[in-house]
Amino acid sequence: MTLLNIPTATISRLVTYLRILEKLESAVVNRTSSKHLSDLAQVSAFQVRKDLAYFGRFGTRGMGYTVGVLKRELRRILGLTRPWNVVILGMGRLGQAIANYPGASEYEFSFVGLFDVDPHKIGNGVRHLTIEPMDSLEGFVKRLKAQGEGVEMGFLAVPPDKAQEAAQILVEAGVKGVLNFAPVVLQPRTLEGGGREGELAEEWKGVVVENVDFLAGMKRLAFYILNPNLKELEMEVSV
Amino acid sequence: MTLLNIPTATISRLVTYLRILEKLESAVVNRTSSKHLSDLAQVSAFQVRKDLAYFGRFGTRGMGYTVGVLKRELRRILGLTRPWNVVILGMGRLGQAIANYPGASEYEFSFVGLFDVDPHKIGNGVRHLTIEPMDSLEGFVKRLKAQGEGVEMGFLAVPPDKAQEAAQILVEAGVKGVLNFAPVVLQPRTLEGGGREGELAEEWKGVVVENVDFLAGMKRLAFYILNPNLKELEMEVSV
DNA sequence: CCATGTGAACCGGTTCACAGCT
DNA sequence: AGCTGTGAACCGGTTCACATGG
Repeated sequence: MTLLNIPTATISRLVTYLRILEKLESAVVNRTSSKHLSDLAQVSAFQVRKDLAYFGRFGTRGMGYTVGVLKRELRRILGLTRPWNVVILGMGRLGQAIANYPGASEYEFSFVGLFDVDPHKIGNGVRHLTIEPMDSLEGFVKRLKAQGEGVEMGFLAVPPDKAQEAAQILVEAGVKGVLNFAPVVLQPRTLEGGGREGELAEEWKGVVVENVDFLAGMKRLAFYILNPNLKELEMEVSV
Repeated sequence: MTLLNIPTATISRLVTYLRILEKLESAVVNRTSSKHLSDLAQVSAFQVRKDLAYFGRFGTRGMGYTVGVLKRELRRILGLTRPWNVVILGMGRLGQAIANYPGASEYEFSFVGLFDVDPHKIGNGVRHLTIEPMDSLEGFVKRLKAQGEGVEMGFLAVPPDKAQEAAQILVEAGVKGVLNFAPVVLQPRTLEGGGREGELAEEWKGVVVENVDFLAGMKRLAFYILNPNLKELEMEVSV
């Protein structure tokens, strides 16, 4: 089990299974099965078992799964047991909604810094934090690092035409995970000239990006309303 | 060209290509190529050509594509030339952010109704609209229909535990497209008992659902930060 | 007998090589 | 010569059938 070649769709589904298990647990259901989970996740039971098999054996043959055990395992696999410090770039309506969304501070996720360029927003309080100027981000990350902490994730909630620039600031500050809400394909910086033309710039090495784009979702939806035969009801997280 | 068997990933990419073409057009670039587009979309040039080939021939061999022509074709393919009336269910911070997001009213998308159950929100004005009680949704849709209009899309921005119920209200009002922002897998109603046990309920026939789930994106990101080898930088719209 | 776990088959999407047009 | 359009090869993810263990 070298943890290689795992479909990205599998990771999306694991997140869904975990959410379902948490709901079951809070409803005091403590046993489940691949069939049961698959109904709730709108996928096939084969798929559930195959997805889990990438990571180990969590059930009992003939019996199914224990909700608590499987939940714990999925949290461990997904990395939701360790702390994650998150900064948000862009504190317009969207950034505010994210910062305040119930569940965003679940697990060990915590928002540790909020940044914007708008002087009218800087200094305003949001939850327990104060909005800071964008150009203080690098120093902010450094300061946390000096305290033995880090900033693992940055959420980009800036306007589309500022997203690329903000992403660059974020990765230059050393943040390795980017959740991009802007309707833009982020371009990792590549080297120009020199013997290593086109090579990925140092600050982008190991950076991972996830996109959350509701405008794109809205447009896909338009297409599928016009062509409903092309899409059977499914779970699939688009974004 | 029967428009069958088109990968859902292709539709996501078409949306991206369209966005890129619009940006090129506003930068007064009027010629492009599969290579050019593929760089901007972070996919292969093969992929661009194959995606377009599902729908026709839009380029000139040896020359590439005309930005304006390809843009127009993609808009037509995706259904972004006809009007789309949209209602939003749930006018908390997220619903408000969506209603006000720049670009959400582009094309022919227009928000025609905003609904909530909270008496404190009902009656409040948001942009040119007034928030209405959720139980007036069905009458609202009927009234529009009587005027020869329709409501083609509903955005679910309600709390997770209300999402299933709100979805049911939406589809019972006859709305066929659902953009679900709640971290929940919507369950289409199926018939119980009778000879057609398990069959899809009438109101869910032809309904298409797209999910936009940033909490899921955040959790996937956690996994990929811990396992960066499993993900090379890519465009892919997660949600 | 039941439900998991898994090697193999299948299928669909991506990649490729090249034919075709400008 | 250059870049599109496309049939075929390839690869990876999903589906399947069944062996395994409770």
